[in-house]
Amino acid sequence: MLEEANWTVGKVAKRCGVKVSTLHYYEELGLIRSWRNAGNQRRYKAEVLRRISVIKAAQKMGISLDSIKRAFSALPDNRTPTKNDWQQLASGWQQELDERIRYLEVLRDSLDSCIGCGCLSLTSCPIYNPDDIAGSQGGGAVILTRNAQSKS
Amino acid sequence: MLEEANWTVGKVAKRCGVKVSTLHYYEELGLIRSWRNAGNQRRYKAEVLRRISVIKAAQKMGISLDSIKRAFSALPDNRTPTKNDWQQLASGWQQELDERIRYLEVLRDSLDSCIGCGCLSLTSCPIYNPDDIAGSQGGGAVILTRNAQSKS
DNA sequence: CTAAAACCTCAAGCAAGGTTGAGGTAAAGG
DNA sequence: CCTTTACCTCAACCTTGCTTGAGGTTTTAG
Repeated sequence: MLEEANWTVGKVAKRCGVKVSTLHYYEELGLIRSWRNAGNQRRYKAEVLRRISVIKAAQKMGISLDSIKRAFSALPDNRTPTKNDWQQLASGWQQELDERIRYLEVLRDSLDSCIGCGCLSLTSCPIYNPDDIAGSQGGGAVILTRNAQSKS
Repeated sequence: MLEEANWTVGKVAKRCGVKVSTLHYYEELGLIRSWRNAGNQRRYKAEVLRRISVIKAAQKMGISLDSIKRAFSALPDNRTPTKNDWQQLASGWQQELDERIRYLEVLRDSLDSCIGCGCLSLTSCPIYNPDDIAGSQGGGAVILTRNAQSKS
């Protein structure tokens, strides 16, 4: 099993369904790491495969690379993350996902009644209301799409 | 009710919680329309308020401005959209939203079991699997976040 | 009537998340 | 050995969704 630490960038890319340039980019952002062989080419540990799949999963949840990076920083630096380490990450995201789902459900359920109604009321209509369900970001819990609509 | 068609850009912005520049931008994209007064300033019909709130709602669902524009193109051009017109739009989006929610639920439910497991199997693991739940885009129904991870 | 507030246009800039291309080096196959 | 394929770096570019600023005009309030 010396193969363990000998994944080339091309193989990782193929295996994960991403482009080589994406791996370069993730490395630049500090999301993944590699060592270099004698000829200065990247080599990866098998661990990177899981990292990348987790990144992709998190992105599908709507989590930014930046948040992912912050989440990854909770992983052990010295050893390969265990099943347990990953599951801890996951449970944090699960809560965000729950909130996100709940939010989308509210939106869905109010969509029909609201979109056609006359209730362009700033205060009560969940659709019209410019502000979201929760207001924090980066704080730890909520990541939902926010785009601070500030004063004009 | 001559006020009907006399909303200034500033008032619309304030009322909708967006910036004036956003309204300019939306107009440029063809999402909203205005007429000009004698001094070349934009004036809006009250209808624009609903359009903007619908745009914002759709964005919260994760729908792109481009898709919103396409959806809007189904609205009548000659008359002010009715409650019914809007509800038709809404029902289309509701289905997308349903799919999106279902997808996120799958993700959430598999997150815990999957993220820490050894199942880096390309075929069955819903997290690892590079492809999404559905494969169509632009076809009409599914719009969900897709980012065609192409071959490297 | 005048000053401030609101508007106008157009160009440039920002942030996220990558992709593309040029110019050059390494590794792998026959 | 030689050619192809894979890799390397760095800079520039792309898309989405806006924002900012410069330079100038219109409206509105007092």
